[in-house]
Amino acid sequence: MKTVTVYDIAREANVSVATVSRVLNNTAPVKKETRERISALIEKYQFQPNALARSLIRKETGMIGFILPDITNPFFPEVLAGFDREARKMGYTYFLCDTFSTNEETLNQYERESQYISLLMEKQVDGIVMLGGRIDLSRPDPQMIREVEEAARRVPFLLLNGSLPQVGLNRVATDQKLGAVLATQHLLELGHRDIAAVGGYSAMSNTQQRLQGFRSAMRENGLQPRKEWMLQDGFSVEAGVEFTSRLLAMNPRPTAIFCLNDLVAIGALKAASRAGVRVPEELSIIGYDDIQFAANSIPELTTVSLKAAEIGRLAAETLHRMIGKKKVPKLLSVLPELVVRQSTAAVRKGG
Amino acid sequence: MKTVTVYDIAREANVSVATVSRVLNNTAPVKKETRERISALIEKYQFQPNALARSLIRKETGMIGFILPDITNPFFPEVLAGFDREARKMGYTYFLCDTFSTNEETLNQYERESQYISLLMEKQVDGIVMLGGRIDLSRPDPQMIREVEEAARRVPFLLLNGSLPQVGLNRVATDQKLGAVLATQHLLELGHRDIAAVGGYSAMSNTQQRLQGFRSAMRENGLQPRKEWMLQDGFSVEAGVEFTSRLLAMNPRPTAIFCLNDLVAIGALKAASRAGVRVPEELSIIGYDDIQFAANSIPELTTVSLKAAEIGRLAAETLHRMIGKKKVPKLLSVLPELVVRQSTAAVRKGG
DNA sequence: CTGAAAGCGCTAACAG
DNA sequence: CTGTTAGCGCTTTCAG
Repeated sequence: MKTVTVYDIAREANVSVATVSRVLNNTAPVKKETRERISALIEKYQFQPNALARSLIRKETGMIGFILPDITNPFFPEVLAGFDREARKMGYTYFLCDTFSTNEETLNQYERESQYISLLMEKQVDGIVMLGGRIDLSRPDPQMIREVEEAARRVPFLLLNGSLPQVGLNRVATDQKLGAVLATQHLLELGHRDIAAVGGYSAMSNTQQRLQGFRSAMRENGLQPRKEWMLQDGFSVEAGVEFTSRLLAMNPRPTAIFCLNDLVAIGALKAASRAGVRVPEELSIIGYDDIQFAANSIPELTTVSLKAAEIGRLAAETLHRMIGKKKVPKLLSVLPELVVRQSTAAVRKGG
Repeated sequence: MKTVTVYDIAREANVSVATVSRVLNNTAPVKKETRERISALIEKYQFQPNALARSLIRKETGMIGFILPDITNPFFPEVLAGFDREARKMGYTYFLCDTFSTNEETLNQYERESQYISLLMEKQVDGIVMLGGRIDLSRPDPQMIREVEEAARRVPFLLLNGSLPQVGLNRVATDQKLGAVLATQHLLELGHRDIAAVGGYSAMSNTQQRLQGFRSAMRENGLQPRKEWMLQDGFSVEAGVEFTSRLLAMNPRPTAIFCLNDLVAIGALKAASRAGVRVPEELSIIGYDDIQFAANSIPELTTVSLKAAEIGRLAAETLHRMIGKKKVPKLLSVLPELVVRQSTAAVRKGG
């Protein structure tokens, strides 16, 4: 199956390749008759111009790299979808680069990020957006920073919900601290005083920011968070189960739990159910992220929406502007939003 | 920022571009000293060969197109992850092509599929894997079939959990009918006789196959499915809520519900909870797919695993073989598996 | 309105 | 072990 090229079309149409190129790209006027002859041949052979050759000369590929930590974590498909809907409108196609790493693999997550950044540049993507991994670390390795800096010098590079210290990279992000304040205030308004905060990783900046928000909201209400109710280092359902089980075994125990993400909150729901503790009657649980499933648990999860889809959409829009060398703000901030559902309720008197 | 090329390296190293290419690709022996000189320059300039140029001549890009219907549907990230882990091992990068379409968009899902297929071929992908959309239709438009046939003639093309009538395309798929048989038998073994089957779309072949499995398992036990308990045309949580609410209002009502996917089952759980019907004591619910969340609902969902990740993994493996022009079976069949958790129980006597 | 010709950046014979 | 030389398939001046 010989692949047909502009030359084949040109020859059969008795024109030069330049003319074929012109009708292909509508880049210069072509006599109607000639144009139709060429179009007919294109149709006849189902001719599709080779995008590689085209990109090689045009120096733009219409391809973007999207780096994220784990597509099976329900938060990420949501931002990806937001990004997708917007990016495709503008004619971009994107490489999905999942940096998830199992223990059996030779490369860890950060090494894979490095690998992908480099790979994407070789593929000549028009831009890169990155999410998670090293940009969530509060103190990433200098080498990790340098790599991204380097890359950003060569190609538009956008960080989503994360940042790299000391580096003025473009980013779009939700205000993580504010989200935590919202969650905590909600609990406070329901009369809770004994509030635990579980989940997250102490080495991650998102966790630190959320915890900051929690503490500051507590303090503003004259409350001092209890150390033994602050259980960190886990973002999974299993971790949520574990943290909550521990909490429920304590004396005194909290009347409300602020979970640093929805997965942990789902684990909390599970642990409460196992322990025979009713939610929200005996225990209020609030999550963070507002993943799709938060609306489907029983009871439905009260949570803070990080506006995942909006972050994604903005990312596509912003990256597009960067690619077009238009001016964009260094930081585009998105406001989180409290979503009240069923897992929180007023504290019981004399509980 | 002038981009550095093999020529720049060659000039500064006092060698020809061919030699640079040789050390780049390790494609022929190069004197140690020369090699080191070149490597040093590559390092110095952070030189990265342009993959477009390379692919243009090599006629292979290491790029794959992955077409799926909706990344926010939790089933798909799971097959994608399986695919991802395997594909990256083999050095592939892939374009994610989500064909989800809102009503506001000009193109519908099938048109978007067409667009992507064409786009991917222009980008010169080494292969395409497709999931959902037209290949799930029991009677797709002839034009839709022809397009895929055409594409498959030009590039390795693999269908996942679906097929196109009258066309011998390569596929890897789970046995959908068997999965339904497994689910139904499980319910039957628990003593259920009054079983409803809800969810799915009657125009989709996966639905037809699942329903076939259900009916055949029922009939083998001398049972006749009740028409009024077969509620179709919906694969969402909301649909599950709706179907189940209707079922619970009937008299007589079923003692068990076979949900054609987990999302519908989650809706069923919700509807039961709202109606004050306890699961599994008063009502058994079984799902289908085994998405991640099935293990996290309360009660945890009994379901049939479609082996999503395994499908994805096999897809990568198979497509790779096809790209390498190795022999592959037309159909690679994966066996579904019953996953018993908490949402099913023996039928109550005299219920 | 159209053609000739010069590349884009790289690889791959083919010589040496 | 290394250099020369054609291209890969397309776009884009520059003439006409």
